[in-house]
Amino acid sequence: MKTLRLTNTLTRTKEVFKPVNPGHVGMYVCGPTVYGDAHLGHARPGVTYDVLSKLLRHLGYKVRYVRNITDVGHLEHDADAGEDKIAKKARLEQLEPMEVVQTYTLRYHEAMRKLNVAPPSIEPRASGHIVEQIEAVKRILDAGYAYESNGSIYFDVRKYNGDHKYGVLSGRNLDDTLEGTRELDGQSDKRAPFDFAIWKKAEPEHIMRWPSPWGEGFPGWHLECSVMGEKYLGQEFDIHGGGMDLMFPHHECEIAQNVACRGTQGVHYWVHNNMITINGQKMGKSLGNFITLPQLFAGEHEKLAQAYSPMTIRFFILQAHYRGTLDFSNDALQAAEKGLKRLMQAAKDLYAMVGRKAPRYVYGEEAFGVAPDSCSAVNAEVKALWENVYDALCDDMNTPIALAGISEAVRIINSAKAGSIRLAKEDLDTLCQLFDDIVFGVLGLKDEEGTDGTSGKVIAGLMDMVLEQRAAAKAAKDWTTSDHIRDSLKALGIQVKDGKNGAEWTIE
RNA sequence: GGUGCGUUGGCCGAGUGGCUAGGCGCAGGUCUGCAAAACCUGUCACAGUGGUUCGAUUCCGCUACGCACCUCCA
Repeated sequence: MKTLRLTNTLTRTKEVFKPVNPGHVGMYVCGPTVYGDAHLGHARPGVTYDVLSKLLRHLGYKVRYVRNITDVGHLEHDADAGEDKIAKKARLEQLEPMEVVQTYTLRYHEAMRKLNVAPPSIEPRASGHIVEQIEAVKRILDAGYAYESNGSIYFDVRKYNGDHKYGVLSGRNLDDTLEGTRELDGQSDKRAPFDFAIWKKAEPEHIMRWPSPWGEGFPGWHLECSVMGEKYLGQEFDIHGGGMDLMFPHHECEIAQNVACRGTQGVHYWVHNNMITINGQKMGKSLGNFITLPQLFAGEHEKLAQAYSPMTIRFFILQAHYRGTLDFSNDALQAAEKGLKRLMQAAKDLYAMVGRKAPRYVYGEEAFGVAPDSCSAVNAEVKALWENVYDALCDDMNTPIALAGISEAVRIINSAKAGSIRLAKEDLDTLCQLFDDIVFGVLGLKDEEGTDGTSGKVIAGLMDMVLEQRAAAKAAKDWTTSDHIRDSLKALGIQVKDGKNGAEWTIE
């Protein structure tokens, strides 16, 4: 089995990945709060951890991937004084909170499906784990790291910091945190401004509420991830992922809760993806500079020069390393679109050369195989690029380097197709394996051209007919007719490409 | 104010103490009835400054600029 290295935010170093249980990986990733459409920023963790889970599976691990849905407890503006995001949306749209949750959960799933992000193994909801969260609050109270105040329970950060250290993940000390914390109204229940709610008393107008030993209320946001992580992955598990903006306070609070509850923070590798920026600034809801995924796919936003397909977005994300920021621009997306098209064309040509079709992975099924130790290539260039791709992916999931290697493969495939080089069967096999396992498998790219299914077959048949007519016209040197056919197809968005062995076509 | 990160060619974006990804764009060439596609070639990049070194874009210091977190945020 190949060795994977991952950057652990906790140690700020690249570490060799070693699972708690050999052959098995437990991975928890913070999912969305479902009170609105997912935007481009949400696509990044979706794609990043999808690739990580697929890579782990390809390396031979059995993976349990848990990604939650936050449907309660996430407050606006200030974690202790704001209104619940879901409840607010429900109030504004005069819906049951769970109607809001259902709507946006389904829309999130749809966006992820389009991005070819496989569903996680378990997708727990915060509202489905109120009992466990109440139990966790009790445990933290029993351990002496929380106090009750006016019906709410707060985590005693100062007390915790005395026995352990608060801020190990984000690398800050409590005094600095204190300095930067603004005093806000409505915080009088707390002993210290950096204390955070683990159970919140529900005001009379609050509609999402559950009975508890401390009266009717709802759980604090940070608690759900601690509780559901432990429930489904155990007290010690391997990977916890999420956006860098969740590092503090969310993940820091998780760590404190875990230690208070079970004596160990339990997560072995904290993995954080960086942000997508727009004009160099973070894309975020509070800044109002976000573009939702449905808007991107439809091209309906003033900042969009055109629509971008889900695979273009996926390819765009994979072209940058997950720990760096990635800047949105129409130029960058258009470059990604073209790069992807070139890659997919090469894939088709490659499979045509070996006489089979591109693999078709069904959404959510990992049909691709376990990574072999070596390849069968006899061509030194092919062998080297195959190894480079694996080395890159295993080196902190370096997808841009992997894609650079795959671009080399594209060049080689095109050269072979053009007849300027000859590839042995072993080389073709290696290239196929690379496309099967990495391009379509781990990276989860796919051809979006709609020639699948019945209508696709009809289109393919019609195209054969039309191109036959054009070939006949060309043979008769009837350039008027042949160019008319080509131009008409062009107007429909179908590009005709004349090659040595006849014409090919692609939908633009 | 505190903490951390970044500044790479026309654009996006990797990476490295010397052999200097990749994509897109642009220019020239090959092929082609023409075009497109493809292929080949080119496009002399590493914010500034001082230092370490035989040698730095890569290591260290300083400066400038930008960003993120410290409030909800993927």
